[in-house]
Amino acid sequence: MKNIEKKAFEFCIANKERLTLPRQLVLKIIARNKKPLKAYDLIDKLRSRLVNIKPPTVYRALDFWQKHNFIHRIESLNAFCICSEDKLHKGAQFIICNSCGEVVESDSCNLPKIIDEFLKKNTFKPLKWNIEINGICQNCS
Amino acid sequence: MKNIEKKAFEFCIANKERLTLPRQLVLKIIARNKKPLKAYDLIDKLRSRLVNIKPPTVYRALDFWQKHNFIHRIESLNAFCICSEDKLHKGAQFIICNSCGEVVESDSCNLPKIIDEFLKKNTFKPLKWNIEINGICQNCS
DNA sequence: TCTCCCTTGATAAATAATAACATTAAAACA
DNA sequence: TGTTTTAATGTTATTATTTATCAAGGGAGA
Repeated sequence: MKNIEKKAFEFCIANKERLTLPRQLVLKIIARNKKPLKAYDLIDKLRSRLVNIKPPTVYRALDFWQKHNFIHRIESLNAFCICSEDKLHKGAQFIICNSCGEVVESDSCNLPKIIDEFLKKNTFKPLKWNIEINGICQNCS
Repeated sequence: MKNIEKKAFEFCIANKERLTLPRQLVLKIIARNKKPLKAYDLIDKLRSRLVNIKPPTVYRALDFWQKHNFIHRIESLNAFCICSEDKLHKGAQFIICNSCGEVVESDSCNLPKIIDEFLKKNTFKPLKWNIEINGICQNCS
C-alpha cells in the first residue's frame, strides 16, 4: 500500500469519515497513475471493479479527497492527481509540459512573497490556491 | 473607447490581423464587464448584436484574444476577463473571493523566484502561467 | 431494534467545449 | 479589374464535463 493510501486510512479513522469502496478505489487509482486522470478516465478504470459506475459516484469521491487535500484538481486540464508532497497542503504548483503532457508538482507549497504582501495589503484571507505553468519540458525541447 | 480596445485596434493593424465584428464585440463586452464572463453569458449578451450567434463563434473570438494575451481565462471559474494590466503578459495572478465572486488581478506579472529557480533547475521553458487564489475578501469577512 | 444521518444508486439534465464541413469575404496577385 | 488564395465565420451536430434530484442502503448510537 502506498504511503498516501495508508495516510488516508488513518485520516478516516481519526476523523470518523467512512472509507467506502468508491473512495478507496478512486484514491488508489489516482495514486498509482503517473499522469493526472480525467473523471471519465477514472470511470473507465473503475468499471471492472464497480459495476454500473456512474459520474456522480466518481465526482463525489473526488470531492471528498479534494476537500481533505489528498488530491488536487488541475484546472487547466480538468484532471486530478495525487498530492505528491504528502503534505496535504492547500496550495499547489504544477509544471505542465504541453508536448508530452507530463505534470510535476513543485515542492514550494507556500504562496510567493509578493502575493502574500498583496493579500495582506488587501486583507484577503486565502483558503486555497493553485499555480499552473504551461511550457516545454527538458525532454521535449 | 477603452484603452484596451484602442490597443487591440492598433494591434490588429500592426500585425495584419482582422478585427472582425465577433472579435470586436467579444473584446468590448469583456472589457466593460466588471466580473469575468462565462462563454455562454457572452453568447447571451451578443444575441442582440449578432443574430443567430452560436458557441463556436464566441469560442473562436475568445481563442483569438487569449492567444494574443488581451484576455485571460480563469480556469477555476471557466470564465474570461480582460487583462487588467494593459501589459499583455503571459502570466496572471487572480485573487478570487468565494463569497461575492469579485476577482482582482494582482499586478506582479512575473513568476515567483522560487518557481523560477525550480524551472531553471529542470530546464523547463514556461510559455504561460496562471495563479488563482481563492479566499474571502475584505468586504465579505 | 429503531432512528438518524451520511453515502451511494440511478436517472436526467445542465453547462462547457469542439468537430466537421459549407459559405463568405478580405487580401494578394496577376 | 478579375481571379485565386487564405482566413474567418456560419451551421449543424456532437462530445465532454459537471451537477441536481430523489430513492435506497447501511453503519453508529439511542
